[in-house]
Amino acid sequence: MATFKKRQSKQTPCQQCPLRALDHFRDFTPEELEFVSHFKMGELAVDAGATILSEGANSAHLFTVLSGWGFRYKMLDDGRRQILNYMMPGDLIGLQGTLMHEMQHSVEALSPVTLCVFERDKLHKLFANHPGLGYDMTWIAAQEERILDENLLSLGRRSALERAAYLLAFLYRRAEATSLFEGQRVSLPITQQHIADTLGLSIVHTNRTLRKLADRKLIRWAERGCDILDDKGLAQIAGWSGIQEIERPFV
Amino acid sequence: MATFKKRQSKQTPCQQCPLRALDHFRDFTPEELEFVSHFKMGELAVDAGATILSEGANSAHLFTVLSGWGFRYKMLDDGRRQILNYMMPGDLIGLQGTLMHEMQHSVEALSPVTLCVFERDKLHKLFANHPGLGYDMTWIAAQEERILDENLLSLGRRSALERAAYLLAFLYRRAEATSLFEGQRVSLPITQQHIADTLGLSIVHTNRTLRKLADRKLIRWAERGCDILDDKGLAQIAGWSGIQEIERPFV
DNA sequence: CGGGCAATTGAAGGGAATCAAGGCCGGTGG
DNA sequence: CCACCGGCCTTGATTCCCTTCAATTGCCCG
Repeated sequence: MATFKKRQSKQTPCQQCPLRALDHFRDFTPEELEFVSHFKMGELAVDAGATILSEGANSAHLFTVLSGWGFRYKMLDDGRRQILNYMMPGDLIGLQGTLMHEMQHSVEALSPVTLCVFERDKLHKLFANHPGLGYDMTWIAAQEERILDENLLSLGRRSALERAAYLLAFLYRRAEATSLFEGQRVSLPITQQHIADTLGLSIVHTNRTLRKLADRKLIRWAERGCDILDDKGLAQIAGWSGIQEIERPFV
Repeated sequence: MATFKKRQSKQTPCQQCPLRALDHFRDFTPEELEFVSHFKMGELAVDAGATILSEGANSAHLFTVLSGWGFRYKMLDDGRRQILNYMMPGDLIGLQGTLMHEMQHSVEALSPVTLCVFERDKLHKLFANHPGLGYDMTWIAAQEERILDENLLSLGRRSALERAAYLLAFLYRRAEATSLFEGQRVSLPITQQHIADTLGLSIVHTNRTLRKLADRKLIRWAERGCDILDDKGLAQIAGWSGIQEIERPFV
C-alpha cells in the first residue's frame, strides 16, 4: 500500500486556491466553488519518492495536485517500468481508479507534493448537481487521452532524438503554464532514469541522446534536473506543433 | 475533409439496437433511452478504407460504431503513421474533437462501417438532464485512457514478440465481446501493415514476428486477416492479465 | 493479361541494448 | 576529518534486434 507521510490536513480553502489565479485555469461559478469546497475533504502532503497510488489497489481516492510534480507508471512482472505521464499542479489523479474497480497504474511523487483529497462517494452528486463540472471531468479525461495519443506517436514512430526533444518541450510548456512564478526559469526535477523510462529507451542511450541535445545548446543538464534553453528548437526537432489549451481544473 | 459515402440515413431505432442485447453493454433506463433516441440524428454508412474523421478538422461530429471496425491514428509530417487504437461496435468516436477545438487524430474505416450520428450541440443537455449518461461519458474516456496506458507500456517496454502477442490477444478479446454471433470464429480484418503501424515496427519485422507466433500455433494468417488460435498463449507471452470490464456504451 | 496490393524472404547496415568501468557528489559514520 | 558508500551521470566496447533495401510470389481486379 501507499506509504504516506501526512504532514498536515485541510489548509488551503478552495476560495483562496492559488491555482485559480492562473490564466491557465477556468473560473468556477459561485455554486461550483461552494460545492467543490465541500467536496474537498482535506489535504495530503507526501515526500518526494512516495507512492501516492499503487496498481491493483481498489480503494482509490480522488486527488488534485495542489503543488509539486508526480508521475504515473505501469510495470511488467519482471520490473520493466514505463512512465505514462507526469502530473503537475491542477492535474486530477485517480479518476480511473474511482470509476473502475481498481487502479491499473501507480502514481509516485517526484518532488514533495501537496494533494487535495476528494470524497469519491460524492462524485455522483457532482454529476447530478453540477453538470458543468461533470462536463469538465470528461474534458479532463479526454485531454489526458490526447496526451497519451501524442506519446504513443512518439514511442512508435519517432527516433530517440525526436522522442527526447518532444518530451522535454512538452514538459517545459506544461510546467510553464502551471508555474506560480512567472518569468522564473523552469527546471524539470527529473533524473535521466525517468526520461529513459518515459521514452522507452535504456538509460545509457538516453544519456547519449540528451548529450546531443545539450551539444546543440537546446538543453542543459543541471544538478538533479534539466534546464530547457530552447523549447522551440526542441519542438522543431520533434516535428511537434504544440498544445493549444485553455484548461479547466478542479481543486 | 472526410470522404463519406452515405448509403442510407436513419435506420435502426435505438429501442431495437442490436448491441443493447449483448451482456457486454449496460442497459439504459427508459428515460435515457428516450433521450438517446432523440440525440441520435441518423446513421452513416461508409466503405472500408474511408476516412471518417481527419486530423485538424474542427467541425467534428460525434459517432458511435454500430457495426464494423475502424482505427484511430496520428501521422507525422513525413508520413510516418501510428495507429492508436481500434474502434469496434459500441465505441464512441469523436469525443476529443467535440470537447476540444479540433481533432488531433484521424479515424479510418477498416471494414464497411455503420455509425450512429449524434448532435454535438445536445451534448450539454445530456450532461444537464442525464447525469448517468454524463458519468458514462467520463467512464468511456477513462476506459480509453486505460487502453492507451497498456499500449504505451507495450511500445515502451515490450519486445516485438511480446508486443504482437499483446495486441492480438487484446483485439481478440474485444472482438469476442462485441461479436453478435457467439461461438463463431473471430477473424481480425487487418493487414500486416496495420499491425506494424500499431506496434511501431517495420512491416518486414512485423511479418517475421507474426511468423514466429504462427509457428507456435498461436495464430494463423488467413486471407486478408488473422485468426487467433490461442489467445491465452498470446496473453501469457505478453505478460498480460487481461481486461476486466462491464462496459457501458451509448448508441 | 498487365498492374497493384499484401505477404514473404534474403542480405546488409544501423540504432539501441547490454556489459563494463570510471567520475562526481553528498551523506554517514568511525 | 576523512574514508566509505550509494545514487546519478558519463563513456567505451561489443552484441543484437530491428530497419532498410531489394526482389519474388500470389491474388484480386479492371
